[in-house]
Amino acid sequence: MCARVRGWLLDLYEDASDGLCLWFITETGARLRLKQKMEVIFYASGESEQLRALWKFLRRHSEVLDLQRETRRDAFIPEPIVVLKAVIDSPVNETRLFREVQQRFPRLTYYDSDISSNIRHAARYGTFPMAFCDIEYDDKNSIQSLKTLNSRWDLSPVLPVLRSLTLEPDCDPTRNEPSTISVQFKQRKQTLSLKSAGELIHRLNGILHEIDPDLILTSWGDTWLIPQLLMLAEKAGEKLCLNRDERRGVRWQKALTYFSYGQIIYRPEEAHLFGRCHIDVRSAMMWRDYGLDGVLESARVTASPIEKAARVSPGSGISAMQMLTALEKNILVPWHKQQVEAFKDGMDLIHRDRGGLIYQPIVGLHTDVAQIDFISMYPAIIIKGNISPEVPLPNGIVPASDELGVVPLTLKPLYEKRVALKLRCGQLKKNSRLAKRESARASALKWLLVVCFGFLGYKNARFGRIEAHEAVTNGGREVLIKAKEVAEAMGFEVLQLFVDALWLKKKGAVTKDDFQDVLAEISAQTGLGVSLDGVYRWVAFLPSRTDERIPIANRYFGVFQDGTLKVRGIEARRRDTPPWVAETQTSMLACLSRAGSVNDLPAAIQNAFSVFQNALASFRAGKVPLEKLVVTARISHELENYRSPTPGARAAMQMYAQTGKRTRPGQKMRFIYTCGTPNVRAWETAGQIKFEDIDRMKYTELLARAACSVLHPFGIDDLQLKKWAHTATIDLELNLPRKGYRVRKIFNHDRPLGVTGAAGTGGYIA
DNA sequence: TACAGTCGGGG
DNA sequence: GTGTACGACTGTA
Repeated sequence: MCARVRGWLLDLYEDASDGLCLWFITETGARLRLKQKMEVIFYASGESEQLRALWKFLRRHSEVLDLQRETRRDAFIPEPIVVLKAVIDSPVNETRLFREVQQRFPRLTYYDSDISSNIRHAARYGTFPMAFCDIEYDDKNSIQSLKTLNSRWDLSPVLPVLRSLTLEPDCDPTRNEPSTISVQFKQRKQTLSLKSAGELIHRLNGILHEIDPDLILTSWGDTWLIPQLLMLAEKAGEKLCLNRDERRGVRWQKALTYFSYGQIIYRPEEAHLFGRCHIDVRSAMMWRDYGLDGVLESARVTASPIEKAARVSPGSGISAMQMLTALEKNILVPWHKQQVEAFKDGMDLIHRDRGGLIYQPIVGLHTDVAQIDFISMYPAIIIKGNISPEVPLPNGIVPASDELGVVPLTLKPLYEKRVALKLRCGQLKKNSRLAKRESARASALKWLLVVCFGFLGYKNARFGRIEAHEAVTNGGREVLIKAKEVAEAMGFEVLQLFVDALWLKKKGAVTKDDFQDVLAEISAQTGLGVSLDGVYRWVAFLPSRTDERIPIANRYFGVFQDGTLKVRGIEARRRDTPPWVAETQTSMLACLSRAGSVNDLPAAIQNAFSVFQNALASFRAGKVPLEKLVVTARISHELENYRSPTPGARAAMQMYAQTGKRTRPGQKMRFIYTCGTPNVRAWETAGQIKFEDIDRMKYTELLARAACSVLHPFGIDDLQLKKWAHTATIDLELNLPRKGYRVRKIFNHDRPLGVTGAAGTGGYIA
């Protein structure tokens, strides 16, 4: 007897007795659990004696269904190699057996041995989270046949309506003790008291049973709520049914400190569920930035579980995609050894890499300027140049072979989908609900594109190769120089080059049309897509703060013709700037952006200055809320390892001394600058800080600094402004120093040290 | 004054 | 299940 349904794949995980467990949301809205047997294959190569020994060893095991000698491609070896192919009856058995094999035969090289079941299933059946499938299953709920009816690359997939339940405590548990939790489904919201464990767990189970959610969205679920609920359940002697698969408990992923994107990151423990997804919206960075649409998009294209896709782990998503590509292309996937030791001390530097090209900006205020960006430059170069570890590298961006390698093959559909989504965003009504959703999806894809480039240069990546990484940055510099030549030949002045962007100036060029020809020509000459980021009413490039004669790349702000601001590198963009300073600076910039043209700028500058004055006055009057003064800084060492503790580290030490709560490397520390010793106060233990305790000098200095950045291009002297900030009284009528701030318009300083340098490594001199 | 520690970037 | 790098800048010793 066979039943047949169509439905969306929600969850897939390994199961010791059933092989795989799959959850579907059927067309009729049922939530269906099915099981499926899946054979798993791994390969070994090496000395023939060793291989023979392995063959003998595996032959004895009943879970090994088949052993074969085959010839296959290793991505890093030009000629096909001889391998032993082992077919195992289930994923769980394969994991267990391989662990033993690898210990007994460490000298062999292994392939396809540590690929997740999600990826194996994706390679075999074309599945992914939210894939729409046609399934036949027997009376024991065993899948007999499974067909995927759509693809990861569909632009407008039809999705089921997901039921999401939101759980959150009534306050931030890192600061206070919550007394209730709120439970929300659609518009229905109820509050449950944490006081009585028995009643709470009982009611929660009732709700979970009644609603049967697909998603459980929590605040602090990973670090506080779920551990707390489990503890209360134990206390009450009742099982808490968080999973849809009631045979399972919560799967905990341990907390982890790791190094990524130049920073030490702390990833707290995570609570994963079976048959439904738990997402802690406070810790899932991906969720904060892109919401459900971005998360589902990312899960879809990477064929990774939704819970995993929600928590930003850039590497594993792209790594999963590359493995899937390799499986589909019949290329062996090298076994990824856990090189923990090597990671800690052997962060081998890439000395030959010279990073992206920079052409220092011409400091000062400019009009008749447009910014032109290459669209996803590095991914585009990888695709166009066919840059992959296993194929010959290109000359510039002219490919050396026709057959696409694993990396470009992985990137191409991703790149094309993102371009298509962006295109569609452009056609939708700006800021409409749909436009926002589509752009969230496009943003999620952007992350994957960026990380794919990074992975080429990462020695622990399966498909990484330093030379390939270099070939990409090489290509980038070549393309940017070409673009500069094209622009100059067409009579444009190049104000700044930055890795994948150009700032072009030509007298009288003030509309998008004025830049269409140069755009088209750059695109034609380089063979890559470029887009006009915008035409500026005016843009100001800032010099170094320590030496006014030195221009600083990518420290600028400007206003486009439509009035939107573009701001880079200044205080408001930094994560360690207190909100009060960032908000004041942003308001000042907003004043400037309201000037319709440079002629209106003097008045706008006066307004911006008033914003600054008012902010100072309200600070002196004690009217700035404390939380607006909180500084957030990352802790990157164990506290005892600091040789000269940063303010953040001092606050962390203070908190540790007072409460015993330790700040781990990668965690953020929030604090306030105070008078006396120590000069900081941890926000978590701040209690009620009195107004007199606040280090007013410090905050005045921080605000003045931010104001200087904004006003500097208009000829306002930093020192004078700071002096004024520290000495002026609150009384606006006494505003004498203002007389000293006559606005001068400064256009086009001479290029002080007109040299080129490099972003990232090396210092590239063109 | 030296230098240790943190941030940028993308959206 | 982890991109790399340097340069600018700040705060401490």
